[in-house]
Amino acid sequence: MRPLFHPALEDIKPEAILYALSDPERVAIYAKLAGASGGGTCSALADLGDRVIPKSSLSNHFKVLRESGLIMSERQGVEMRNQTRCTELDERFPGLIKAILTAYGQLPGLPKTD
Amino acid sequence: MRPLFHPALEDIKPEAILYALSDPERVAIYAKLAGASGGGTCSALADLGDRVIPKSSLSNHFKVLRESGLIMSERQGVEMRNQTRCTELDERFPGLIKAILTAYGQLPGLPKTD
DNA sequence: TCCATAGTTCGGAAATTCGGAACTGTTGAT
DNA sequence: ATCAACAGTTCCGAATTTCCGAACTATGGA
Repeated sequence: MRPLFHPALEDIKPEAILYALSDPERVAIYAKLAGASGGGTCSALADLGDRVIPKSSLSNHFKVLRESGLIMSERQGVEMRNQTRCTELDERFPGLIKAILTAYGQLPGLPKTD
Repeated sequence: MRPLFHPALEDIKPEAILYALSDPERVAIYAKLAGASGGGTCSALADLGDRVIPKSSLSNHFKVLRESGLIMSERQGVEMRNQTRCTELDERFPGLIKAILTAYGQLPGLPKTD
């Protein structure tokens, strides 16, 4: 398994963030992760209620989130701990993540985030 | 030519907005439009400085922006007047557009927007 | 009517996405 | 040490999407 890539804060691109969060499934995953206390594992986040995301798709979603700079993933034993980089990110792009999650939160079917 | 589709305010989806603005070319177009006083025409916005967007690609960019709810297009004689729907949009998704344009604006090479 | 201009639509090559199946790496049991 | 179970990744082919040149459409002016 290749080492996981995480962009440095200054290398994070807005287009990558927006692209990553233009998929409601990824937003749902990210929002759950933002709400979770410990680091969320992949499989714990696979169940969207109306649909269970296939493993390979999930893995890809996490990759997109990770490489865009939205999350930090770290192997811990057999599972993967994921956490948001929202504090850092808010420093780089003030208000961006909050505005996006709020926008999605106004729609039914997604966890409220405000 | 088919009539142009514009979503009603309440039908505008955050994923469509994010997707539309996850392309730096579209952001550049949108930002110029937001800065323009009158309605900007397509061809007036094709020149990105380092690259001129082909007509068909431009047309498609405008379609994406329009159908996501970001802009309003209206035929006026031979040309097309485009204007942002940012006031409306800010009502629906408070702070979203501003945060996005600000995020892009912090990078070199794109017009500052704040 | 005929031409020029602004933009749209068509079509096909290239790139991207999706997800099942196979694989890798880690832990715990025998 | 070997094996099995499990979490997640990688591979790869099918389906979808993107990109853009060429052809087309709509409008206005000569």
